[in-house]
Amino acid sequence: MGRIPCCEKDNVKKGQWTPEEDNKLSSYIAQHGTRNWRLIPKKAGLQRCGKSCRLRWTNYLRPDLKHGEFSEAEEQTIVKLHAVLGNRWSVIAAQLPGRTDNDVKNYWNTKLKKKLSGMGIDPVTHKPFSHLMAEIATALPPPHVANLAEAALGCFKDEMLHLLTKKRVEIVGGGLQPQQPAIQNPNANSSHDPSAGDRIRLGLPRAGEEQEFMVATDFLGNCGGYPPTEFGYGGVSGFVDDGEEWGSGTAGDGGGEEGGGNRVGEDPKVEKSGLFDPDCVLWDLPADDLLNPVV
DNA sequence: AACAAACACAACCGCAGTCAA
DNA sequence: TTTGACTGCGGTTGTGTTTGT
Repeated sequence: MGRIPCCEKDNVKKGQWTPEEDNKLSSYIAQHGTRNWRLIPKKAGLQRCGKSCRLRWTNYLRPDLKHGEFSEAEEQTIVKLHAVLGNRWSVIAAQLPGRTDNDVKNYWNTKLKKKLSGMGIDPVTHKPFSHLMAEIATALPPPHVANLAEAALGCFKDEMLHLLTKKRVEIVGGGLQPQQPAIQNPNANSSHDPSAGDRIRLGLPRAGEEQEFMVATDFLGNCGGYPPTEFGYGGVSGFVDDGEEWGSGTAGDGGGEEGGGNRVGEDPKVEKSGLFDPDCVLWDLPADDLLNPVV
């Protein structure tokens, strides 16, 4: 009954593919197609598992693949699709011609997740951390809320410490100076801030970022929540990586972080900055198209 | 210049649904 | 109808490269 195994496991090479192997696989597929992955390695003269050949072809060798940097438009697409689809990389990748699920997954895990976290947005739910904390806090009795606040702020402190010490020496509002330990940030030091628990329970934003987060939660309130394109992460423009605002390509670049300008007091109107453009038309795509993508 | 840490990406692993024997 | 390979997918790991100290 059944079929014969796809490959003899003990006679199969693993690890990085050599250019020679790539050539063999490519030329075989060019002539015979990808009909039967079990037979392909044998017929192509490769000591590889069929599964390995399939992965190599679909993720790297296919002629229609793009190999360069992701464009800003592609970033936007990934984030917005991820907000509603979650980790359905194959579906997301299907909306990005020339990109594979592996590409998208790697890009998300290495870049986009960090960008969102750095902006105070939870990459899993795509909601501002302050909003999430408020949601959780309202569901818990007060004694647990205090404990939760301590724990959460500890995590956040670690994250911020990492970001601040590594990527950025100034913080919006002029709170930190270069070389100043991040622990002196009132936000990071919130475990000693008697009002920290209250702030979280009430869903209040952290000091210094108040303006931005208020805008985001406003949108949440007004629109009733999700997906984030409804509020376009409006105003939650953060400090990320090398200090540039994400999506600055279409944003008013002058509003950036250069020089440590104080953002509090700036016009809180939603910036139409790339990813955060609430007018983005991506969701004109019918839901069916997203779930049954054209390949 | 040497070493360590962080990053980026390719590849592997294991699971679940599908389909052929 | 049952069994087990095939396929697609998402999570995780391994490794080469880059950056910082």
